[in-house]
Amino acid sequence: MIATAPSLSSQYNPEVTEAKWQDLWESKDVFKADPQHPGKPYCIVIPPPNVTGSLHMGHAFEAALIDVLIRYHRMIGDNTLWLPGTDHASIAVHSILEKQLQEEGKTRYDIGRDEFLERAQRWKAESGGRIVHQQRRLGVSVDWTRERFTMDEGLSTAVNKAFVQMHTEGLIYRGNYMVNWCPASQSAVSDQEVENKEVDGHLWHFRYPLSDGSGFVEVATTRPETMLGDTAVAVNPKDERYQDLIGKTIKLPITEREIPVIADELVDPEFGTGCVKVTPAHDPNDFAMGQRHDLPFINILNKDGSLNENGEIFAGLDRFEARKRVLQRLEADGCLIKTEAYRHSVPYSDRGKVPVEPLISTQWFVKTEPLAKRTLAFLDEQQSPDFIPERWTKVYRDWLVNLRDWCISRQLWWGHQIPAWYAISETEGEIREDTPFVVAENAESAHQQAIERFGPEVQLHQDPDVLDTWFSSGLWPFSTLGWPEETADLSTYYPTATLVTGFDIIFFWVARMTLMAGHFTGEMPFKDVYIHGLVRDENNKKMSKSSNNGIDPLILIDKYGTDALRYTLIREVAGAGQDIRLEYDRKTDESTSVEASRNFANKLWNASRFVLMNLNGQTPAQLRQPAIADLELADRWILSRYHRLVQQTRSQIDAYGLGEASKGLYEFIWGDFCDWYIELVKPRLRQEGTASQRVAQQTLAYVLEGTLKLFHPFMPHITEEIWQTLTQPASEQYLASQPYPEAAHIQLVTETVPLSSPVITDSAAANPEPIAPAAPPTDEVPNADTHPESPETAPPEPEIHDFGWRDALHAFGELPAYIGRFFDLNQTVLLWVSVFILGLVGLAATAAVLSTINRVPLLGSIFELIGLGYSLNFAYRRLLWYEDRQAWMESLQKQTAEILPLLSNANTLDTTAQAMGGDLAPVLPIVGEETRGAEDDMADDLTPNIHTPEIATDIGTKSSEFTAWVDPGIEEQFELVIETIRTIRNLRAEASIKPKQPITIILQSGSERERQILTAGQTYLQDLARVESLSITPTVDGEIQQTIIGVVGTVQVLLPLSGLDIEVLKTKLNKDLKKAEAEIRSCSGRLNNSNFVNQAPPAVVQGARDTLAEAEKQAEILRDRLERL
RNA sequence: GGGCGAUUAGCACAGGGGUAGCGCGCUUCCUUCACACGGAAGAGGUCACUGGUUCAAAUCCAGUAUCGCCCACCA
Repeated sequence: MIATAPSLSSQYNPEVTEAKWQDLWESKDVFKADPQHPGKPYCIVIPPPNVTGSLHMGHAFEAALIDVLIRYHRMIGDNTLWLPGTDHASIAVHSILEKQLQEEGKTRYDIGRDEFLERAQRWKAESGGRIVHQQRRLGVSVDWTRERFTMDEGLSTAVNKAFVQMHTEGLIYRGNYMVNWCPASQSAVSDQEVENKEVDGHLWHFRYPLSDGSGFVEVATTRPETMLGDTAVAVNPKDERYQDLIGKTIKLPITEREIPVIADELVDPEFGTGCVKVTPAHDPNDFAMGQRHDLPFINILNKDGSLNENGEIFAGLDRFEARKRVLQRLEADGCLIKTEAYRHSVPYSDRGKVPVEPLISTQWFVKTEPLAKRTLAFLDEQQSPDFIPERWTKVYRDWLVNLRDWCISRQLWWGHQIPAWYAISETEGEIREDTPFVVAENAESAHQQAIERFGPEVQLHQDPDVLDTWFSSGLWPFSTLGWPEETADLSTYYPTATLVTGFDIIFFWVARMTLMAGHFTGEMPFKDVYIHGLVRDENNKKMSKSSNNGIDPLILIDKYGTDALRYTLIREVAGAGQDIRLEYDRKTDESTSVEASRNFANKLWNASRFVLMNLNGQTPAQLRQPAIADLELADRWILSRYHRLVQQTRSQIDAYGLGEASKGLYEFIWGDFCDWYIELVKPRLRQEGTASQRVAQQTLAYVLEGTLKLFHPFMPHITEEIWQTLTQPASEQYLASQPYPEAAHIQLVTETVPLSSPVITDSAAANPEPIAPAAPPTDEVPNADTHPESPETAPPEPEIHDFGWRDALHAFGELPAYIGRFFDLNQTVLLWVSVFILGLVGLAATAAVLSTINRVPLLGSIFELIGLGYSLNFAYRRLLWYEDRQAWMESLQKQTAEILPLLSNANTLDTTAQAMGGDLAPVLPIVGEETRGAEDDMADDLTPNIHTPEIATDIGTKSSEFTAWVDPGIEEQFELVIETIRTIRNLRAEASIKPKQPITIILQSGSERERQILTAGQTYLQDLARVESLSITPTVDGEIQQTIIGVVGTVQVLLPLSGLDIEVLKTKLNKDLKKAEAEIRSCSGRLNNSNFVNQAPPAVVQGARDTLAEAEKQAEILRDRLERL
């Protein structure tokens, strides 16, 4: 029954562990989606990486973010799919291949289209393989069986289908317009592929002579070579200076061509001379003017950027060489007036890295306006998609509003060849602008159409150009799920849940998808768009291929492990999607921040090792959950912290606060669990066979298992490894598919309560007065292991307990303590009971009054009216609206929370100690089944109702169930214990007492409550601060000369010592005093301000009063001590 | 030209009305039976600046400065 003692090695080895689970998860289809799977569909399609080489840190970052979301949603029971894949990246891969060819001294035309595409396929296979390998090493929980590539058969079908449909609908057209021409790749590129760069250039001023010889006009330009294509000079029609020029002609230098002076609004009279040269074929503005004024369009450029025959004597020269020569010539001709230094922006091709040329050519375009209109309607009317952070909505919207038609044809070979076939037999065997064409989903269908239109002899030639990569990417969210077929995947997982991507491709990709999806599927392709920042390098530069500062994630994975790298990236992304910086030493390939995460992983590993070593080989299921009644103060504290963490983690992930969630887990695991709870239970774990040991084991196991689940999405491999070892699942089970801890399920089972399960520790037993000695250990171990089923799925029935006379006596003796604990634990219930009882009393009294009143004529009716009015008003103000109800309940709960712990504490420790003759253990037993036998009618009525859903419903929110376990009172009490331990340790350090040396401590507090808390936590103080002799006392009698003191709350911590240096003591006291006095100044300053007292919320004012009182008390203690020295 | 973000400890960053935090680094102590990839105790900040709102501002508002990023057809 008890599993063999599992063990873990003393240092976590990520390499072996990660590979093991990656293989198992995949081979066991843990991440394989099934449309039939129950649960809400939750699908993320991967932003497909380009097959341009390998993944960089930005991809790792994005993958980590998505994987957290996906794993979380899988664990909360959603029907989850993460669909992987890659993008063919038409122009990027094309450029790479051309570069390779260039190195071989060839061009693509030398090898031909087929061989070029073969090379491309080889490249894709290689790069795609590398990427998939990297993704596997990252441990992404994708469904590999659904992997897609933008050029695979299904997606190509989708592309053709989309193209044909849009063409039929008039949303795709072919035409001769000005496009951005990239001379490097010799292709058109879209507006998005153009990057404007500020460059230091020149502004050259020329004079153009008027044809009639009556003078000159002065024009200025940054691109003199374009003057060869000038077909007009323009002025503003309202410009007084040039009215007489309009309509005249000019003799263009060099070409001697006669061109008109035209008037156009576009000209800014303020800029330069107010005269502009117009080159309609090489400037977007001039193009517009050319159309308006019906000017000739003279193209002076070849596709490679050299000048064509229209460049006259400069024909054949490169555009930049031509610029120099034109300038020389103009200067020689006396036309150059001046040269100014001028900073201006020049459009560069994103891929080609050379200035683009505005050029007129025949291309395919998507008419964006109707698409954008529809998409905008989704945004404005349905707030869809929902951007996180919200500020990106505006960026996205503005772009949609100012959208221009999208040029989708590229003069490249790698990509989806445009499904248009030209009837070249109609135009002498060549493709011309006027060649008729058919658009079809495949060659066969094209041929049929063509025969119908042009007869059986028609000769067809498919458009050699390919489509913009983003055309196919725009279909990605639905084409990958099977569109245009109506597949089960499509109907289940579409629209997808969340798109996770960087802000840099909102225009490129996000908007294209919403445009396409709106049109083809009638809905937005994702509900949320989670925009993350970019990964920057150690010099705060964006990591990119071109800057050559990318870091291969595998280097850091090899060094620190995937979990560490992922965790580093995630925890950096707190808040609103800022860029993240990754510390990295390029010389040593080390990263201090990833190292910190590695250390954290190791910490979790070792904490788990510790827990495993102390469970006597039992699994959490075998141990079962601890019974409430058996919990000690530390157990209740960690359980409260844990349940708080559950709630917090879930709500943070739900709100995309992944960084916050990861930090919260870090603090809990390292701080609460390792630094405190484990240290606190160590002594108990050594008490073989005791109830206290068992409860510690149960709590450790319960909290560790829950924490592993909570943490799994962030560090999947290490948590899976530990979880498997911890739970020893018999059948094939994976943490990756376990249910995520839930606030609603976190009730502990109320079971039989053995009436005494006190703890004894060596130090406690050895304690001198005035500490109450611990009771002898119980001879009974509770919760015998009789329920093998998982407590989470099947809460065990309460055990039948043999209720003997000894128990009865004992129970009677402890009754006051039980009542106290009862109050403490059942605040909510109690509150309602109180309200109810008060209500009854009130009713009875009211009834009496009313019956009296009713005897007086009329008075009864008036009071009835008043009462009705007040009730209605109350109901309206407090109960009608959810928010109000919530607020009212919260305030009630808060007040109760403030009052009840005080009540309960007054009833627990000291009182009980008196009642029992000082025989009190630091255990906090609470009411259980047996209490009924102890003549407690109230408990009889109420115990079965503890934390039942009815009560939760009454309160109106699930969290009431949850708040029953998250116990602010316990946490606050424990805080005092922790602070006292810190203070004692601090005193040790101040006095240079060796850590091993036991000491005597006197804790003095005038507050009974503080003394109670400290008494309850006395063993903790002794264990964790190495206190051999501890006294807790209301007053310090007599004079203790040689004492070093500290203050926490209003507790005076005294450490008697001999041979102390008075000066050292004084320094310390003065330091503490200064702090206290500063606090006093701050608080009293505020409290003396009547505005503060009157206007600040009562809680804040009270807080200030409390702080002031505490600080004054501290100062008093400190001054007193100083005086005595 | 328009817009967005940032400015907090030596470094890198959280926090967003109630008097400031994590990590790395630093100082001192500790190899105690989970972990030295560790433990304990510390030091260190006029929250860029100037005004305003408020009982109260690192936090909200306005402006300034510096840095960064988008968008835009001014030759």
